[in-house]
Amino acid sequence: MSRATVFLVDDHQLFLSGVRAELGDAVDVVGAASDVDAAIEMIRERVPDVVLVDVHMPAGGGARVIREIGASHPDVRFLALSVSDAPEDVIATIRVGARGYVTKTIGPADLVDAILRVREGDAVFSPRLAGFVLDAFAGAAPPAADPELEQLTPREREVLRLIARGYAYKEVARDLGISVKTVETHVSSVLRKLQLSSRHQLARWASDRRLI
Amino acid sequence: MSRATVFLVDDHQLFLSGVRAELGDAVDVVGAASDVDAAIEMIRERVPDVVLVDVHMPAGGGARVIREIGASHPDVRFLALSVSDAPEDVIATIRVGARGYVTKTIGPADLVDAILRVREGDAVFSPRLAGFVLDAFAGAAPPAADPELEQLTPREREVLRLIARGYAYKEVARDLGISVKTVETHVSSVLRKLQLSSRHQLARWASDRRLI
DNA sequence: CCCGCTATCGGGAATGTCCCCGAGGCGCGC
DNA sequence: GCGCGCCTCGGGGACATTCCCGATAGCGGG
Repeated sequence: MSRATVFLVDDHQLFLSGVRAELGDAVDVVGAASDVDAAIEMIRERVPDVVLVDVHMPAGGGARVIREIGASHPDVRFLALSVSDAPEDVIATIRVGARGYVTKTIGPADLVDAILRVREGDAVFSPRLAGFVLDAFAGAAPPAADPELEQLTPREREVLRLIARGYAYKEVARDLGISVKTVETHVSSVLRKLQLSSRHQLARWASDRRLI
Repeated sequence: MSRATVFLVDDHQLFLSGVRAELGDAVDVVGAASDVDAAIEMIRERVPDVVLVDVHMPAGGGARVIREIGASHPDVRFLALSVSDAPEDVIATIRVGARGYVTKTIGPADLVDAILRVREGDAVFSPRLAGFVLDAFAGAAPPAADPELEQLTPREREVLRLIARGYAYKEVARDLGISVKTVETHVSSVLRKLQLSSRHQLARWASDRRLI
């Protein structure tokens, strides 16, 4: 197989040339850009195997590059390279379609290895980061005790769950073995506590928090 | 740090003793079980660092072990060990809470390494399998043009989107610059075409398909 | 030209939802 | 014991949703 073609996107010029120098021999750097719009245009033109992209950039960040190119060029793989190891950043980046996420503390040899593995379709993460994605995927709510949810009583949470799933009051009442009136009471409490004004918004609230 | 304590779950006795023999020195095998119920009971008792679990077993499979133990013992990590490398199996297993998934073709040294990495909180996958999880996580929906959605007119889809976001008819009407009555008509059509019976189920339908 | 599809509205009625008022029982801590 | 929060219910009213019935208008194909 020929050498991997790689495109670099980073708004820090110095880092860009550093990476380019380190990668020089091992892969074929076909281009680089330091802003989002230029990156999108050049990537469309050169169609590299792998795009090494910084997550934090002006004008939409690396996420916009991944989203736009991913939609039109599904064969291009993305490896995110970031200073941040925050779960939100990792998850958000994977969600838009990156196949890997490594921090900038990575060494040159490991970076080359990561690029090659991403090209082969593998997923590559700095050691601790993979767990974030799996936690998000599996639900992993236990450590994320929502303070909004905390103030609801157990019964209210039960009712909320069913309402959010699209059940009518009558069905909730039958499922829980209580009267429709009691369901109304619980829903009213939930709406008041969550500062909402209708069961429709309630369904959306729950869906946003993946409680269903 | 002391040696990792590991519990084995597999319905094939021969494989079980094989794994036990191979792991013998490197980790501390604190027990093994060849059916789901026995496994759950013994794991609750011995609380190992890592549970090495076969995915395909009678009485619920490894998934049930992971789900039940995971709910009561969040510190216990699971490494799935399976003959299958099918995306459905991998995704389903990760979804219930496993932190890694390797196929039974793995060698002893790599298996030990995988167990230790899982204990540290890393996620471990056989090379090609990680991509499955990321694909599922990123949505990977674009090629899946929903036939149910296909039969809706553009205007109906527009109304559906807003309804699913928790808007009241009145708000939808204002947003689209039409009367509430027209919104009603569209909603009626959508409900009929999708075989649903209320706007609440509609919200759930849309949320299931990530249209919001 | 007419037919079908789509989008736009209306009246009216049944039902569901939301909120206001009130009430009693139960458990828990001070 | 007494208060307080939780869960349970009811009446009644305002409003929203759903489904009937009907109508008009544009637009494209046979």
